[in-house]
Amino acid sequence: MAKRKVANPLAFAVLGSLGERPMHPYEISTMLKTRGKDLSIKLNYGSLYSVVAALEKNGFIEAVETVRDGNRPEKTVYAITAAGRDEFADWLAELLGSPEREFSQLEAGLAYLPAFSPDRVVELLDQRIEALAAEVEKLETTHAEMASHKFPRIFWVESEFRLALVKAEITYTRQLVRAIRTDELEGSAFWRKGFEAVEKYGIQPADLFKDPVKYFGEELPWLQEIPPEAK
Amino acid sequence: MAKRKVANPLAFAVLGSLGERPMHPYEISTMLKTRGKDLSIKLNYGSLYSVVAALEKNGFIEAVETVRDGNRPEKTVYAITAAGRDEFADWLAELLGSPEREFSQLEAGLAYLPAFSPDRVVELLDQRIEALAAEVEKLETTHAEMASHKFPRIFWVESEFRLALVKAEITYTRQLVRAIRTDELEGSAFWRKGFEAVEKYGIQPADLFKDPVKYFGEELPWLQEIPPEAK
DNA sequence: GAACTAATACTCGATTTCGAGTAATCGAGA
DNA sequence: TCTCGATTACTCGAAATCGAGTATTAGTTC
Repeated sequence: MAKRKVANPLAFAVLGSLGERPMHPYEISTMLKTRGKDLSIKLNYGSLYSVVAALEKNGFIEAVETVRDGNRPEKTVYAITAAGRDEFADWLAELLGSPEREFSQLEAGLAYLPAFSPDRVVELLDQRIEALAAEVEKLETTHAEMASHKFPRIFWVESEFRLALVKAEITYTRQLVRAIRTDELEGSAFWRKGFEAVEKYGIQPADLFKDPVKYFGEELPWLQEIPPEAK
Repeated sequence: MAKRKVANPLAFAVLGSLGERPMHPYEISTMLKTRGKDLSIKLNYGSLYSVVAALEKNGFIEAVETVRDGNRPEKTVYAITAAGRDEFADWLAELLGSPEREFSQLEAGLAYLPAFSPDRVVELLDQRIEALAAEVEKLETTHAEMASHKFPRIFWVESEFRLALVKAEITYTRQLVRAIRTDELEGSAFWRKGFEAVEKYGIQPADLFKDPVKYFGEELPWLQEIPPEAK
């Protein structure tokens, strides 16, 4: 899968929109908003115009007319080309068929959990759960509304998917909080002790492992087993 | 939450790494790799060096020495500053406590489902499910391995979380495929008809709604109810 | 009809991001 | 001891990203 010439997902939305009819960039942006697509695809004006320029440069779209309305800036209306339709189809197939590794911010945070005390982590994760729950509620309200208007699900599957992901995040986070609270998370006893040593007695994190028994006691046998830079 | 002066998650990892001990950039990169943090935080050499420079410019880290090994390029060793520790703590709190809206590529794809035929979509989603299942298996193997080495969960929660997300994606996608296959997804009958009209008879998508009864028949009452640019 | 607010329609350039490329050295095998 | 691939350690510039700012007009309210 050679790298896409214009890779911003907004470009994909532009191609999708122009697939319906020719439009000028700002019109595309309002259309995406009225259809709520801006909730699934990040819309930014700066990107919109540069992406349109890049699409034109690569022959995926072409200017079909420029209209001027009084003293307003002149609007360039673009249409999709045959190459553009191919690119869109290829792109959509890739988006649907080939998952691409994406990094969520929470993963980055979880990777550094031991930098905070277990109690602080629990506090923060609880806060996150609350915020996520609020989002779930908002999504569910919207969905109920659309369903009651008989607006077909096919037009909002992306929002359903989003809801599924947020719910999964809540479920995982709840479970993690519980595991930390009850100390059933393997390593959390160690975590508490190590954190205290660093925080209260000013030991450098890197020195903790030089004399594990001193800082952690002997109840943590795996500490002696694992190599310092274990997988 | 004012915008972060250096926003790349890699910068967060750099601060986290230098929190343990002073290092030079390449050393940070290998450490992230041996610990598997590069699986949760995107590591790219170009970004690494520019991010280190930006962190230094903003006083979050400082060069403590430069060593030269024979004819090799000279290595600059950096240490975290007090301001850097604050920034790291603040950042971690934000990552854990305040979910930020992230856009997954699949959402973009789902937003344009009707551009393909239902059959093609099912085919592609099945392909995606297979790829995701392979990832689940890999993750579970790794987890079993780490568990058998008694490597504490606290050091790989981020991978657990990743696994939870992938599983949720599979579950949702499976359900969606089923709904499309059985035509129980509201709108999918409409979808089939609209797609045929566009594909087989060359009607412009934008014209479909001008005479809905003609293209869709009368069994789809909601088509007459909803405004053309419905929410 | 004056004064605002909202909507329209972009522009700009400073920063970020990226990944391919480079160049030296190390180590293992033939 | 020679070779060759892996590892170390970065550099560079093209391209993308962003969001605040600008200028005009339409609509609304008093």
